Amino acid sequence: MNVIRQHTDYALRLLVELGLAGEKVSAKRLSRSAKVSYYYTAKILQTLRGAGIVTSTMGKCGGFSLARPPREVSLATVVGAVQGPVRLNQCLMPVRPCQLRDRCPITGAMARVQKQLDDSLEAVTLADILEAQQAGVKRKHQNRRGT
Amino acid sequence: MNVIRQHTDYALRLLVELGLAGEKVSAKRLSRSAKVSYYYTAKILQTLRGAGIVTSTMGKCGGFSLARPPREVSLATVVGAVQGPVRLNQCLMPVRPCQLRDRCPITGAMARVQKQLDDSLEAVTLADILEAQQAGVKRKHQNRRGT
DNA sequence: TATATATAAGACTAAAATAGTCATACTTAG
DNA sequence: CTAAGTATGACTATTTTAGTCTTATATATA
Repeated sequence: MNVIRQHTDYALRLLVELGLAGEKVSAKRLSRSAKVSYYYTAKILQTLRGAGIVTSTMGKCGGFSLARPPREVSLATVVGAVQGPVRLNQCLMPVRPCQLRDRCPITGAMARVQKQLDDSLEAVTLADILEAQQAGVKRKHQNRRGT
Repeated sequence: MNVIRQHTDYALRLLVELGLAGEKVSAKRLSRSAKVSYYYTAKILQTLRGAGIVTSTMGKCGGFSLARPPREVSLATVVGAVQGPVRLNQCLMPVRPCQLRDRCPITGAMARVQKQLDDSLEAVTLADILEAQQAGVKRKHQNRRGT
């Protein structure tokens, strides 16, 4: 089983493309460059807009762009927005916490792992991914020149 | 969505009960003390046995017990045995890794988070949970004496 | 040996989550 | 006014999850 769902993965791809473009891009163009179906792209972009991660302009020549600098968009933000917060187990869900929580010896250990996971997801930002992308492209070019 | 599924949570409860008992216990008794349906308990115990986490003896007076000391049973072990390894996203699945992996800028970040999650799950053992349980019981008794 | 009490193995079902499509309405540049 | 875009939500198929139940096998003991 995957912690990160398919559409969250798509969301990340779309955000990477948006970040690389650095300007307003239409859903259609995004769907092509990110290799995600147009309809699904449109849907995911709506979610991202609702979460304030991207902004949109309607009408002809409309499109989407990043609402904030890539450094301020963490993995935790995107995952939380698209598929909801990742909880280790039911007891740690904000709503309806386990009744036995106080007496349960497992909760403590879980909460610690949860904290570490949260921190890990918070630590990675879209900027990191974009930098990795650019480094990758650069390396590729160097390799080309090398051969 | 929860990373840890219901039956994995049950498995942990069952293992805690087994650890507390410190001796062979029947599935029926375990199902009662862990508050898990008998049938489901039996099924989960089979999985745990298959993974070598518990041992069983058949027939009348049969039952289950821990196959190893609690210190050697990590959260990662239990989770992996019951619900399969936790992967952050599809690309990181051992089988059928993403075709674009080499060129994908997201994979690197994911792999790092995955590593941290693995480490977190590996770090917690059944012994930790049992100790927490005993500490909890002790504190409760102290409170009782206090009042 | 008969029987009661266990585990072993897997078929089966219902409900929920996931992934994705599509139809329709609204907005705006030209 | 129309072409090119976003906005919204209904709808469906598939997969996963959770859980039950049936049947078979093993063994202690009366």
